[in-house]
Amino acid sequence: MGPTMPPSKKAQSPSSGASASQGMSPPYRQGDAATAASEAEAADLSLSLSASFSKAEDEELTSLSWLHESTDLLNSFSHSGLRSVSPLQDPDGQHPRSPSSSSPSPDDPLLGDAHSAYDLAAGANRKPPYSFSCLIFMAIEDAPNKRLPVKDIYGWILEHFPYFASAPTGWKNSVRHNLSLNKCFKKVDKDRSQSIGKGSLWSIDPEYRHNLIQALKKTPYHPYSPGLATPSTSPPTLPQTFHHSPPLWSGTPLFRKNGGVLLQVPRGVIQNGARVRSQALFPVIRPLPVSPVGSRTSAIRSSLGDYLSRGQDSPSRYSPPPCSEDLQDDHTYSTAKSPSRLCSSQVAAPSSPLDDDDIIAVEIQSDVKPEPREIPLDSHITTAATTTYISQQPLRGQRRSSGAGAGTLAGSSLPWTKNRARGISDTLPLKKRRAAAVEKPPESDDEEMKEAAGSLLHLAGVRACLNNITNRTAKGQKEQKEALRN
DNA sequence: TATGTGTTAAACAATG
DNA sequence: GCATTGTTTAACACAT
Repeated sequence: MGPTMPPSKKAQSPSSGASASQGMSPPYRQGDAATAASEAEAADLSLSLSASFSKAEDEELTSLSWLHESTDLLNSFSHSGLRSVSPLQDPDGQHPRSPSSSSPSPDDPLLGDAHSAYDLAAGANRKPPYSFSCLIFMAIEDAPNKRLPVKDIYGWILEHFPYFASAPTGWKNSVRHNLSLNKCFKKVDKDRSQSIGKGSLWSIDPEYRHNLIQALKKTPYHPYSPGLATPSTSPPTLPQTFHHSPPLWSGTPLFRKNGGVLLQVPRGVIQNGARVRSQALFPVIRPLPVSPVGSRTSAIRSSLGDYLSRGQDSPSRYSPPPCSEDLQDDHTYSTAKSPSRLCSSQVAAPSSPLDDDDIIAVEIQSDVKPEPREIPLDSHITTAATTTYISQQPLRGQRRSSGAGAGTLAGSSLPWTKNRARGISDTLPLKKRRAAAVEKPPESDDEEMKEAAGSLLHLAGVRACLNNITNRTAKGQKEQKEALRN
């Protein structure tokens, strides 16, 4: 039976990320210590961003590398006094009642405040604007072994999104539904030595990992600055993972395990970006021109450009970035097809008054990975529901499309549809296809997994470093003030 | 309007 | 037998 969900309920649906962003008011606020920022620093960061963009234009950055670059810088925004809207923020911008379970340390002079703001925005009664696939992805990605039983996935979601604690249990069904249908997730044969009880371990299919990252990337988030004249209701398109980290990633076991630092961040790359917390930041940054450049560059431009040029009235709706000339690359999960290249990117900000110890460096390297996959993303990555429907349920297709929709897909009018993406085995029942897939030896998954994992860890690490630096900067400034007083 | 994506609910089988 | 897990179907909302 298909439930008729009340519109109000649907409006809060995680799937309605875009819609959720529409009514988003700018609930962020600046930290109390934000006054420490100087416009010169803002300019520095602006230059860094510009350098990043230029670099991206010059070379087609890999999806992850451009993510690294852009998100590094954006992290420095969000962690430098510019508050971003919680992913748990209700579309209406209201603050939920209770903070998330992963609260920031209260002794954090700067970020304690920031996190407070964040946690105020995070709520137990607000459905996070993440699709279940993203939630599952994050949960699994957060697991030490990158695999979790369903139960632990539940737990992770509950831990990080208290909303679900009081939500109807249907979400668990949705989680299972996603696990079953979404090709991005695959069961791992249980190790006999492991006794996890009933069920299997679930992991991310490296083959589709990029797609999930893309999905995350396209999840709207809402970094605003109160200093911006007219905060748009449209969120920039950015990897959610990278901005909302406070409750999500900083609270993860991995994160805590390392005292808030997951990565060794080399010096010399992003230097003082983290210290910038000036509202004047944005006016300094030039909006990025829109030109047919590579998808990554376009994505950066689209997201960051929107983000940075937010001072003006912008379209009220979030729209996915016009990523590339290749429309196939524009799809939600599409990354698999994009060629990856060796990329060691560095974004160096101008001189910093900080000591060397205060200089963060982030160096990202992604290995060259030939792109053997000719599966155009999106379609096969679409939610498994769609693919399954198409591949297995022609009747369903008829129903869903009431015409050309799934029928067209099933008929492979579109090059990236199942017929192309799927092999012969796709004619088999899903269960058997999955079994076959499990048997299939991984192809260069290791590197990909490392890259993806590194990406996520990197984000958390960068955040931690930025946090540290922010703290230290704040402390230093405080000490300086006191010294001046004396 | 057509189509794609994602959510929710439900039924049911398999499993511990 | 029961609870949980996994799969599948169905219907729907929303975005493009």
